[in-house]
Amino acid sequence: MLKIETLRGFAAVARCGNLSDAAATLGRTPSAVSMMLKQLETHLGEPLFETDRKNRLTALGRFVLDHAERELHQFDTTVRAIEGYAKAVYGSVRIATVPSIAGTIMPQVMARHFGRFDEVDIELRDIDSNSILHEVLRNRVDIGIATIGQNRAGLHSQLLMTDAFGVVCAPSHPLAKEDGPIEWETLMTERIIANSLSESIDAIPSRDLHEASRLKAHNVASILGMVRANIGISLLPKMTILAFGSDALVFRPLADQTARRELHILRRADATLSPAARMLEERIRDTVASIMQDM
Amino acid sequence: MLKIETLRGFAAVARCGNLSDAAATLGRTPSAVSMMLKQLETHLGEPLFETDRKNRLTALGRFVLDHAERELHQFDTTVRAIEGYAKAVYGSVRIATVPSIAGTIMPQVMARHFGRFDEVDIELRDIDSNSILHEVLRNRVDIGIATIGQNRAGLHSQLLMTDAFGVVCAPSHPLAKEDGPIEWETLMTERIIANSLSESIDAIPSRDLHEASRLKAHNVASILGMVRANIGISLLPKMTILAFGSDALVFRPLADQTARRELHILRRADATLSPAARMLEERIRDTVASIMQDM
DNA sequence: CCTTAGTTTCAGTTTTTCTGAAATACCATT
DNA sequence: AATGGTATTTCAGAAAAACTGAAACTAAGG
Repeated sequence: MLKIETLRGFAAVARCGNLSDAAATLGRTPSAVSMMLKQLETHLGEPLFETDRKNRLTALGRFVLDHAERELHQFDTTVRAIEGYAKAVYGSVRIATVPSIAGTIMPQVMARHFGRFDEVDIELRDIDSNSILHEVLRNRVDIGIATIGQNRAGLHSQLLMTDAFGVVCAPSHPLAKEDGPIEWETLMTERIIANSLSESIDAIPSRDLHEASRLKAHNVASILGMVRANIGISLLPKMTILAFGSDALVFRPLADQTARRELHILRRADATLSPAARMLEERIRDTVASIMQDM
Repeated sequence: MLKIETLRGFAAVARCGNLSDAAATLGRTPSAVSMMLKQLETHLGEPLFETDRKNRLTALGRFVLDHAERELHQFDTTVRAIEGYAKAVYGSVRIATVPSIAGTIMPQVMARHFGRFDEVDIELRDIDSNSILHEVLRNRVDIGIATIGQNRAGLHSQLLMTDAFGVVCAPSHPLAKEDGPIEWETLMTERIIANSLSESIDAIPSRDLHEASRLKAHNVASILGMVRANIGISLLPKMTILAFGSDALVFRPLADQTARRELHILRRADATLSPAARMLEERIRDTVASIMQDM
């Protein structure tokens, strides 16, 4: 049966114009190449060369060379593609994160990733946690980074990092005058702008604060806008502030370090990630680890 | 190193969804296929299937399957092309003959050739002997059939057939009244229309006749036109008359059977014919042999 | 928990491919 | 036409690769 290595051998001989040089480029002895060539000619039932000094092809030889070279090129390309993909040199990864991660961690991930894996296509989207869950489940995204509630059927999730909540206020606000962690009691007298992130804080004092709150917003930009206008203060994770805050805002950490947003890294439970995706996931963990260390 | 048979094995397993069926279609034992697959996974450093019941592919598996199937199709096509060409099932042949052969022998050759070799492209041209020589030498034609003089450097030639000259005359001509072979003496008193074919007859009486001739034409149609108009008689090979003669003309053989046109089959001396061309050449010889037998 | 179908492992066998040496063929040169 | 040098083929044995059958193992379904 015709084998690709046989074609490669023939093409080498045809290119070199003699058997010995071809054998050298193939890393074989001339006798091995000779036998291989003979086998090919026997298989085809026709000679490929005019003389046994292999410097002139028959019509069949020319035909075979033409097709063999095309085939070899195609084959080598395929092999490179497969091996490259397996080694995560090529490939594509679709990733969806919450906006604060997209604006803080991901740029650093990319900075570490590029150069070494230039051929990997990465598609990054920032959407809300709930949509991320759905996108991952629908297989429209390979990796998700989100805060998850309980809906985790069919999902593989792992805690990536936690992000401590803190208080945001305008620079003119009394709380901005001081420094250091803030106790819950300090906030009891403040007007709190509730938001979907801060609502998830389990601590009892926080619950009370939220119940008392008369203002709730979902969009981070509008929350910050209100804070800037001194309409009230809000509770947000530090990452969010790093991503969207400005000089016109003051962030002070909470004393209660249990008030944290949990960010999980998600993928479908029933499918393995592509090598490139796994590589990127690893890089995300590395990056988060090194950022955490610096803080 | 990645081999085409490995890809074929993997594709079979991926297609079948299990190893045993794939082994059956490949004509191997499951254990052989299992080992091959393991080798492939080891080579790539990543699993190709989600579980060891081979019914769900990993991302890498899907990628490899996609590329492997394209590759296998391509490879099989190439192999078919090469083997087909070698067996003369495919290929193309360019052939040039003198017009009389193109009009008599070639149609019969084609009739015998088709059906079995439908995929072979044949290009047939009818031109004069001298041009045929040049076309063959320039490698613009694979096979030539022509009357050759001496210019045969770089040409391989072999006598294909001889074609006896005879006399052509109008039905109203005195020679048309009788039947049977004609002696040279009988022609001495006739007005001969010389032509490039009859000029090549070596016999002395023919030389004399030509020297005496006052009329010479090259184009067969015009020669026959003149004969038909009873301007004179001419000497032409029988094949030419079979190809171009009409009921309005009478052909009588010469008694001198040495007066013959020699038709050679020609090819370049330094190149082997393609299998399809060789096949066709063989067919031409067959056909000529069986026609000669019938005559 | 047991059965069953399917897969992997293992050791030995068969097949294929390779090597090195010797024989042979080819080409150029005399 | 003989000769020398180079290239190729042949051959037998060695090495590598692929395959088989039996047995061990594993997962899924009853």
